[in-house]
Amino acid sequence: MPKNLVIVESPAKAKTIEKFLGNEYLVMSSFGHIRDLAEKGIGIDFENNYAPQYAVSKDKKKIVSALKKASKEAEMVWLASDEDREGEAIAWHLFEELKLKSDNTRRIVFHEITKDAILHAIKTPRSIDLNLVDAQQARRVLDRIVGFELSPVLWRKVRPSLSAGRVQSVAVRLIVEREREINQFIAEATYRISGIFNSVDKNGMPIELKAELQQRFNTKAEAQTFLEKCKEAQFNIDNIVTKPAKKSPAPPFTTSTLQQDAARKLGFSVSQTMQVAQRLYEAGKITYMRTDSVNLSDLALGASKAEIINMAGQKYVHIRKFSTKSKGAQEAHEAIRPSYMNAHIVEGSSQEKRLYELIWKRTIASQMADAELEKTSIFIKISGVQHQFAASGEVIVFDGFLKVYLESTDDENDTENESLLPVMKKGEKLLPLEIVAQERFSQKPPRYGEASLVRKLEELGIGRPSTYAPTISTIQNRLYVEKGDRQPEKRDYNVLKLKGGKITDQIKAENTGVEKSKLFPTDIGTVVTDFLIENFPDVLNYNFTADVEKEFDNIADGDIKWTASIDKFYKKFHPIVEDTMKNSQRQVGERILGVDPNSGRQLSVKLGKYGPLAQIGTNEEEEKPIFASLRRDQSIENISMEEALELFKLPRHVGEFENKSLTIAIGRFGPYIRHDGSFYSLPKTDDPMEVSAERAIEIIEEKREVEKNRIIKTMGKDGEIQILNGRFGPYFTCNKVNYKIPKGIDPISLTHEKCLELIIAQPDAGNKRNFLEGKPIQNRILQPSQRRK
DNA sequence: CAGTGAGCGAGCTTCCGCTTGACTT
Repeated sequence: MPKNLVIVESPAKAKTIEKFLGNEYLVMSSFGHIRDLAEKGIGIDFENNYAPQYAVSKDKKKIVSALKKASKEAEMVWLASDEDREGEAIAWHLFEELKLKSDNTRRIVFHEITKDAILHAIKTPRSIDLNLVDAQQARRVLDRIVGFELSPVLWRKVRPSLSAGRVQSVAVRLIVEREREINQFIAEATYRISGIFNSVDKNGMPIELKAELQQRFNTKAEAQTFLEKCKEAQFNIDNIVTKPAKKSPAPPFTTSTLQQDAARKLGFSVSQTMQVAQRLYEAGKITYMRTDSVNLSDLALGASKAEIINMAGQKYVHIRKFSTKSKGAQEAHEAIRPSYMNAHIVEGSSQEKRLYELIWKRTIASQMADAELEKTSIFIKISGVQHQFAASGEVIVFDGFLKVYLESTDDENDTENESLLPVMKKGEKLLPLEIVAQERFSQKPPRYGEASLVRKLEELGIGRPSTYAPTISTIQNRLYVEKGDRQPEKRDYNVLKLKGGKITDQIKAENTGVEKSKLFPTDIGTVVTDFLIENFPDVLNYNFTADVEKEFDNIADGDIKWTASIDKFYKKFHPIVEDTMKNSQRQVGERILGVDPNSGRQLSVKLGKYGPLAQIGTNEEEEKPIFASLRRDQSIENISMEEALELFKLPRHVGEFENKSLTIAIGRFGPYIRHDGSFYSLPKTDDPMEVSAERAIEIIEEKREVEKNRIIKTMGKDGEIQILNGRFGPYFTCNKVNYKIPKGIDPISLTHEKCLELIIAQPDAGNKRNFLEGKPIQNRILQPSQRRK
């Protein structure tokens, strides 16, 4: 039995370290935290100075008993969890839960997983930093109090099963407020002037120069006046300026920057990125993927340098030490980088290959020389006019890191490629081929996507690398926000063109506002956010986390007691919870749109039990109100009176058929016809507002025809086997499970025995596949009533 | 598969951060 037991957090890390330490050491993993506040109830003893009630988590019982056993047998136990607040707490929880003794327990830390670093750590042990542990306890208790006191307020005032928390509620707030900014945004138009100029080079060959006026005009009249002046003007090159410029590589990846770059370059969702990275990490291909550090180990720097020299030569090397800028970073790990810099590619799924390549390039580039550019600007003066045209171009003198990697940005407008300019000289005369004044509109703020929301949260110091992906999932699972696309809108713009001495005036159309896979707030998200901001502005404040982090730092420094800090917060917070519970109204987000012109009754929209609805009349009136659900693409915040009235035009009675009424309505699965207790979907090509009785009957008869042909054959003693015609061709069913009929077998020829054979041959029939290339399907979103069975 | 929207009130839901699997639907 080895004399030493080393406990780390991650099993992959344990495996690597064991190799370095030899057979005197047994390395085990705690799999993160081993215990937490009790799951039932709040888990804090308020009567007893906020004493936390810890319990070993259900899924950690086994590992804790294994660790207990191993620690009893070991002569020395080394607690090697990460060197940050959470890691220190893990060490302390292990110490407490495993009932370790101070004289044969040591706390060690290392930032990089190399033999030297680990041996050095073992030579320089310390004891558990109880102040840091207390800072973690404060963090944990605060989050529990906020989450478990706010959520029940929402259950009572909005709807059951909702949640609120220090991180998620602020994340939703960002989305809600961005949506409002977009709604309130008014595009401003300016006129941008561009020109194409002709000249000849020294060989007499024609050259063309594109330039833009350095001034934009606010009105069409100004643009017109300018073009008029250009009619008679002379154009000469006033100046040519050439300046060297530099571009530097981005720092190596952290969790957040990896998520952003993978989203932009590979189209990965935040959780997809983390799953693929996890597989690369477990296979030993990359370092740990949950990190806020941009630091690279000396080992990695050396390997990068060797690789760059080998690949491109010494002059491409520029070793850099990056420092972390993000708030609240704890830097327990390295940046995300390849384990072996000489491996340019890896084996694995295509997702793994692509993500690895991204990580490799970014890491290598971060240690490469700056790119050197030469920027040239040509200024063109216009006789009789003050403004100048300018053309700019860029030449790469030395590619440097651009040889392998260019960081992309979220800014989609930055598409104009600057390129090489023709060789020209000062004073040269230019002939304008055409000068165009084009109306341009200011852009709406962009909606957040998953990755850009993570970036914003990181910027605000909210959340940690291990929680970015789960937070993004939570706010979607709670239906506070949803991912969606925005269809482009047509917009007209004005173009004035001066060509051949004449000015033409045209209206052109462009598509604008198209967005893909962005986060939109739902009505619930909006109602919850408004309610929380009104009653708990402190917690919803963007600085709340940053402020409490300062407090935690003070605890870690030993300047204040953690219980005093929590007490200060709780004494202020809890009375507001009680007051809100007692005094505030149920929140339905009601908005009164006006008066229904037909009935003269009030028209309003609000959140109902089953989602947003429009309502004609009020509950106080004697006559009951009429209700209609909002469509999925409509929201309480935005819907107009006209759109709301439109909703009441369905269900539509269109006539009779076989003495039964024909009704057209829109249900969960789209528009349908209802007749005699049966439902018939409307094809997409039919407009539910237009469908006539004749058309409805046609659709009903079509479906009856299909139904008639559905059953090919019935077998079995109770008819339990049926051969049917389905959407994808013939199949058969037995006890509600569907089975395929192999190609080449005529369905009519199938016998009872043959079917039983086929059933045995398809043991997986009826089981839905859950994994698509390693990606779990989205959690099914259940209605609150369905959530428990 | 395919609307519902009143009121009563059982018993349920919920946080953030650390880490990986999972009894196959």
